[in-house]
Amino acid sequence: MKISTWNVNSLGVRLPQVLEWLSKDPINLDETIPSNAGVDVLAIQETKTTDDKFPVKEFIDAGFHIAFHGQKTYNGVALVSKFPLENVVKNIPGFEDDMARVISASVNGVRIIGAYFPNGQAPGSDKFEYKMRWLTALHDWIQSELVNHPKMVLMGDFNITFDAKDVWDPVGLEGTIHCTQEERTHLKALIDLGFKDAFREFEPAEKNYSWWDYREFAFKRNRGMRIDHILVSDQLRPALTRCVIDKRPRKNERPSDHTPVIAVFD
DNA sequence: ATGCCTCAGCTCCTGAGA
Repeated sequence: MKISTWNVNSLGVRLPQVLEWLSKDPINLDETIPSNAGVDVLAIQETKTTDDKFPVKEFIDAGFHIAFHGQKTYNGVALVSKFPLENVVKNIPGFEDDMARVISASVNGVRIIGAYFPNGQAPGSDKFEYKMRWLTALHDWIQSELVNHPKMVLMGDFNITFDAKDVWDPVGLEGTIHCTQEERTHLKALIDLGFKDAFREFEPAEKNYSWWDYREFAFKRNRGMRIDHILVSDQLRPALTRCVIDKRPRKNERPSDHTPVIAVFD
């Protein structure tokens, strides 16, 4: 099973690119191969689409099951799957939030959680304070969910880097948003619940990022950050065989500023 | 440089993203 995450920065703009990407094997990128070669599950963030405008027919016609939780203008998350999505839950139960940031479902016995973590804007801001509260609520909820769903994937746009290796300029950006100690402490707390960062399980080469600013030719200069992650629970880790970042969609016309991350399981 | 792109929307500018 191949499980993936992609912040598409508006599904309205990116839908053709998403459907095209789903139809191809994200591992053997040079080949156009049968549709069953694509990922089995994709978690989408920043759909920026209300539920009444979600492109249901387009995904159904392409052979996928879908679940979505959207809002106007901002945020919005969805799950796209070749297998049925069971027991769908939206947002963090018990945490009052008017933003659509989380959607969960079970697929083939694996609990899948797709999340769009708050950006946080800048340390000290109201949005940073909200990010900290949201991270605490997520942690406590995931802790209880793991009891019932030990085989779990927590993935999405985390808006947090693990360490200097995830940042193109770790010195210049130290202490700025996505790179603060407070954010990284929260990320570590999630890991300590019993997860592995799938990408780092395979010792990939340096300077692998999942996001590049639209400005200043950041992608061409590889000035990016790795802020999109796939966390795999310890009970599921033995089945994990590979994790890659597919940079190809970042080269599209009108690309998202994020690119997909894929984890492969036996 | 509170800039640089890109997107949504009560759209010809503003807020937000990261």
